[in-house]
Amino acid sequence: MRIGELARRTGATPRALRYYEEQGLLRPERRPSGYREYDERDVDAVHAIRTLFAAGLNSATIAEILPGLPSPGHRRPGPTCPELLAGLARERTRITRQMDELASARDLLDTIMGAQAPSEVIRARPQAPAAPR
Amino acid sequence: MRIGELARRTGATPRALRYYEEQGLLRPERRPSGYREYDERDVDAVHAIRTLFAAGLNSATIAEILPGLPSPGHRRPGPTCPELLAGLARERTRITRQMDELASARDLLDTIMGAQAPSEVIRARPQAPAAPR
DNA sequence: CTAGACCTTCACGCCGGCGGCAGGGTCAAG
DNA sequence: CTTGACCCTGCCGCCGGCGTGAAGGTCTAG
Repeated sequence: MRIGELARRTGATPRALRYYEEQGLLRPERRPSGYREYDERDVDAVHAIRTLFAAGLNSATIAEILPGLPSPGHRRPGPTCPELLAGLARERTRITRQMDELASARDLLDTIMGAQAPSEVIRARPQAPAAPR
Repeated sequence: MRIGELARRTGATPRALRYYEEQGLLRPERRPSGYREYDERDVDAVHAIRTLFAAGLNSATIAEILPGLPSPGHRRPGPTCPELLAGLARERTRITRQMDELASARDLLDTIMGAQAPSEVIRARPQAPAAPR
């Protein structure tokens, strides 16, 4: 598929997809015309990329770990190289800490908004189901 | 106290504290010399500010909601104005969504790292207790 | 009185994930 | 052949929470 369709199927803009390639995150084929040609696996890859970006990882880090991405059911043998594994663990820790900070901030908002038992408010807000984007 | 001490006690840099003032988040007194003079409540305020920044709120939003900050045990009467309340709710929703995204990213990292049951790995990582910063 | 730690106000720099535009090719339908 | 949708490669812009000097005043211990 071409870049426009991939964009529609992933929610990313064409500009973003070109940027991903520039950062070494995608390696689409090229038609003689110069047009980029993507395949199905790129759809999953883009979703992963966006998820990781949203979690605060930078493109360099994502570039390192993307090769470890399993196609559904396809199990990678050695997770990866040792130092990379350490990096992943650090990112994981970062993410967990970030989640804690978010929880704190949310509690803070809750007290400001007048809720008294912050941890109980969590399950008490079934508002705004899941906006597309 | 002066800016240096507040900085030490909050983990913020003096530069950051001046920036907070510039954004209307703090209103320290001034000595005749021009030196800023902070009080104890500013310590709590700075912690709140940093927490909210860490959660992705911008300074304008924080400036709006900071007046609603209760001193310990001091209950604010009307939570605030109505539209502000809606804004808070939106931020809250944003934060919750962000937490979900972080969870997804973490699960993704887990599968890449070779863990098989992502949701069970969460309680299996008592590493790096709580770095001071 | 003096040193040196601390403070003040500018004001430019930075980063990184794109947005957006210009100027030009490609491709399928009619 | 033409039209219009789509694609290409540059390349500048942006945002926002500070970092980092520069050039100069202030405060306190000795």
